[in-house]
Amino acid sequence: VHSGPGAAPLIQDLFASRVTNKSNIRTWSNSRGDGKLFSFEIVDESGEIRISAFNSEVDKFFSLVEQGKVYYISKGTLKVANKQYTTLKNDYEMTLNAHSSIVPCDDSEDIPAVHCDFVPIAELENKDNNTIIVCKSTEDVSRITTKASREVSKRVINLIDTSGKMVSATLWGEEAEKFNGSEQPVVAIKGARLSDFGGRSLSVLFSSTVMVNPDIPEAFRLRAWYDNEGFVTHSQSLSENRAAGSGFSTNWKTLSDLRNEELGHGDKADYFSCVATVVYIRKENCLYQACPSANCNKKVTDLHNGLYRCEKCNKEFPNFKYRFILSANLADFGDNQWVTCFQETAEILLGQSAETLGRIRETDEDAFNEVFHKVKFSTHVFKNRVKLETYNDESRLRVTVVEIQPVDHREYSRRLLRNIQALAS
DNA sequence: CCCCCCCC
Repeated sequence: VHSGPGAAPLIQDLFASRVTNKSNIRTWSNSRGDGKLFSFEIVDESGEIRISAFNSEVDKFFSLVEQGKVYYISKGTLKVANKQYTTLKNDYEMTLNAHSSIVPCDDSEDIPAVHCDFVPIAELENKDNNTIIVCKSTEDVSRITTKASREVSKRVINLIDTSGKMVSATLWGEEAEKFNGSEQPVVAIKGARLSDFGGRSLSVLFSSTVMVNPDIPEAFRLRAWYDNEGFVTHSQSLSENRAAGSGFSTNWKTLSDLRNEELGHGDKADYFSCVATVVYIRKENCLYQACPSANCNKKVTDLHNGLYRCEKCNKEFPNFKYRFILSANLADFGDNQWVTCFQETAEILLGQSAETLGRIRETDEDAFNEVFHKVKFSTHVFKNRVKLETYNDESRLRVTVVEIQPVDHREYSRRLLRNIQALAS
């Protein structure tokens, strides 16, 4: 490159470079006119650059330029690259003009196939954009309709590497239809877009390069790792798992949505998840004495003679077991709601087994109160079952907690930001 | 001079 970013600099030296990513011919029409173009990327030992050809240069060069082949390319016009539209490591882009020439070159092994800067999946969590190498399972192709009423094919592939993490990548269009993941190929993706959808996921762009079983050392190492041990490793996904059969996406609601959307008013119960804070727990009656038989949780009657009677089993026992039925009041920024936690969820919320807390209650009132004090104003993700129940013409919403999880603040913040964006658009 | 890259 002889001149800088000043007045229409030209590429004049003859260096051989390999074409790595060639687009189809596209047409455009806008207020500044219309036309057609195609673009491709080239690499040599020193780096990579994108080249665009318009109108007559499309006619001249489109069929000459082939993906993977090596050429001498000279006298293109340089302009500063708009980083918004490219992931290539180059501050400039080249446009072909009437004086440009492209001459095929006998393939030279010195010319690299592609420039890659592989990032372990585990590190995607904190990256803004990336290039990765990975492998694993695929979903079937499906057809979706875009907001602009355009129908397009998509296929999600799930990718793992030696970092122990998994990430989903979405392929589009023809690439989605043709992709064959049935034999767990090694896949290198250059220039995917890293999105924060469902945690973190990847979208493969037109400008991305997807290489299946590429002929590079990283791919051979990954193949060996997968065949020896990788195929049995459990990888934790950075992406929310939406694969068919493994459940559906989380039905996030706020507590005011619960009323506004009349959840639980249908024939079947509804399930929803919320981020909420415990504002009150009823300590009284949170534990009951239950039948000690393995599969019976029926409340027993204390006969006050050292024996406890279970009406269901029609038996008397010298002992009982403690079980939870815990009423808690949950609040978020918009509303609050009484919920019930049975044994498993109550034990998680209080951090104590029913048995232990029952014994504590018998022996140490302060320690018992402390257990509840600690939980007050703690915030969790609650997954709940909700159903409107009617007794004697009186309806009330019964909400049962079925799962309690810690708040993933990173994921929660991203969801809030997405919601704000959706409200703003 | 394009810059579309989608859907949940």
